Amino acid sequence: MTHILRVLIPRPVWRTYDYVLHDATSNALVGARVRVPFGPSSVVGIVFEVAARSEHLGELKQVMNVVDQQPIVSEDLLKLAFWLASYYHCPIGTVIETMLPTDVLRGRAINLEPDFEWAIVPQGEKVEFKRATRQQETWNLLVNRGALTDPEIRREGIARSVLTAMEKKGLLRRKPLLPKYQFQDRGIKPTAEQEFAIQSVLGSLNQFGVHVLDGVTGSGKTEVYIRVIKEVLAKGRQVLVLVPEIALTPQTANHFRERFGSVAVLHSMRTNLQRFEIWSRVGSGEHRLVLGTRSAVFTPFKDLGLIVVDEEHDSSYKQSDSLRYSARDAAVVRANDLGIPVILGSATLSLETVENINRNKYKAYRLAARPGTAKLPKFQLLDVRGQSLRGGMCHPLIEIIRRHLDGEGQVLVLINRRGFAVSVVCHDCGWRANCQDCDVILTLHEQPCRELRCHHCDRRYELPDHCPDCSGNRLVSVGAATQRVVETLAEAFPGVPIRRIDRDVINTNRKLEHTFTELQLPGRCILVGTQMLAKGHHLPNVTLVAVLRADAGFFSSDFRAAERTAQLIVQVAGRAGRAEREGEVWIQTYDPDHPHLESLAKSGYRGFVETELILRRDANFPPYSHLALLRAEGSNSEEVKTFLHQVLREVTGTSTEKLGPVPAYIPRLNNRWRCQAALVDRSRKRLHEALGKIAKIPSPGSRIRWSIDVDPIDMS
DNA sequence: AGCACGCCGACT
DNA sequence: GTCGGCGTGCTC
Repeated sequence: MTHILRVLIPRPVWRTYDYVLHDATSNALVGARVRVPFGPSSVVGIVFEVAARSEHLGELKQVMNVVDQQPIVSEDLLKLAFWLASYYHCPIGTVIETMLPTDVLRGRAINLEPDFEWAIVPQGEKVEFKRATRQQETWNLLVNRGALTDPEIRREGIARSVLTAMEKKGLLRRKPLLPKYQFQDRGIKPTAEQEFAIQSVLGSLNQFGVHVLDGVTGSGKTEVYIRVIKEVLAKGRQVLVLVPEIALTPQTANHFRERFGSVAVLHSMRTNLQRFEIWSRVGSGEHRLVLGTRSAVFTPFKDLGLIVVDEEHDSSYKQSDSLRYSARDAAVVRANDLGIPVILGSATLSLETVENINRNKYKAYRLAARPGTAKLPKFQLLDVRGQSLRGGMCHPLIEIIRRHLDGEGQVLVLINRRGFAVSVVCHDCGWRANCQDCDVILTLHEQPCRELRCHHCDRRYELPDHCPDCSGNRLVSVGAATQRVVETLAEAFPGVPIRRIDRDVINTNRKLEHTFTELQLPGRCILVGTQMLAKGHHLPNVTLVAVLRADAGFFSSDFRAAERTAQLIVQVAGRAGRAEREGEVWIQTYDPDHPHLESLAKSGYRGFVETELILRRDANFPPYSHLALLRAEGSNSEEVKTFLHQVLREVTGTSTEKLGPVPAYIPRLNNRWRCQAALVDRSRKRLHEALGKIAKIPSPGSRIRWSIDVDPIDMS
């Protein structure tokens, strides 16, 4: 039988390609890999359709070989690929490249065999090994331990061949080692609120639905996930749990392992081979509980029954290059296609999700704080107008810190700027230290050495002793960053241990873990850090959270900046306090009357959301409209702008609003000029029609690069 | 992405 | 007069 195969090619191409395959016997070709000639070379592609004839006018080339005897990509994933390509206006080939692990694209053979456990077959008399010393060693080990699993055997450095030889002799017996998923309830009894959410999701396990858990840190969202997961696993189905990049610490994985006995972790830090292994074993159905970051949403499942997206508001779910997809949105689309529920959880829901709840598209369950855990901390504003700041902090704040330290509380200072000072200026002429390659001010660092650094391209400069413009010698640093805050607090509170958490000192997950573990112990301590603070776990001894430079986050040109800043503050505040010691949150600001800050102080994140939604509605911004950002960069700023003008000119005969082009927030980065424009429309359909007109405009040579970002999360 | 085709500057 | 610069376009 001769077949025409429609093949997805993992190259930046907008189309699929047809090939002929003679003498095909297998009808399990859809979702299987094939090696096909492509241009002058060959590639491994994925069959997405088998047809009788082709639309292609020219001659078809032949499939070189069929790599898989059965599908390795499930049908729902193929559908998701086409959805991603059309929604994000990205070449389908790029989508395929993004979705599949490198080893899959290289054509590595998939081993569907699970790991085994090797056990001794009881022998009547003593076993003689003669010259087979490796077998003797293995035997001794087995006599000692009774049985060994494949992973243990690999750790011991024993070759598989030794075991199979012994199995042939009848000395060993093997049995597949499948995860058991034995649930441990650990004596935890869900509260009425949790039980309501659990039962509601369980009542609709066989249909699509988005269930939103809206609960503060410590309200027990995880317990709801776990109880629902338990039931899905009990039915023999699979579960995918997505977490933000940084949240995927060993702790998170251990938590699931403790409750279920086993969890497969898909981590971007793993080697290609490890990812490939897990990917295959999920596809074969061996692993049924998968925990992973963004790209784990592309794992093929045999029988997926539930998707959980934890911290759904987190920006790491959005990929910021190539295929600019949102894993949260892809999860919803996938769940819809499979007819299964998805659970979104967060203490600080994204405005998109809130709006979907308001429109009754998503179902929400509110979880209040549970007895025995933290009360909601109070947000209070600290007006710093007219006050002198010392190390970025006003005197009243220092006194508040003193009060908490005197009460043996721990203090957390959030300042979203690493380094020593925000910038260096000349006191005489106003000159500012700027990066030579980027249009940004340089940050002064004192540690590990005194230097100026560009936080965007990481270029470093010596601190000049004189102003390069007026030769004056009064260069002053302005605006405190983490290092100076630490220095100031060390002077104010001698003897109190101070820890700093920012990218400069914490470069591994282990260091972050270590610092947070240290802080679990009671005792006076100050923790100064950037947004990294939001990612740690609960700090029961913290009674005070101080937020510095909050204004910088709220008043930015990026319409999402306020949302991000509020989420950051609330997340950090959520780390603090416990029942017997209510936490306080103080936000230093020059603008205490600003509606964002006022509402945050008055009614927390919920109040902020209400205020912000009104602003978004008035400005016709998402979630009340749909937005796509067009970014372009090149070595000549005029050329870049002209190019974007040309692109926008192609969008005609539509009510879709065109914004820009304007210089980007940082107009020059790495010596490349950046411009952006936007398309906005209340109708998603019209926006996509407009994007369709421009998506395939090629970059004009290598001098200008441009891209479309649908539903952008950062506008810089 | 590769890789070839194609039209303008410095060389045997 | 050519060799080759990388700008442009195609890959079933």
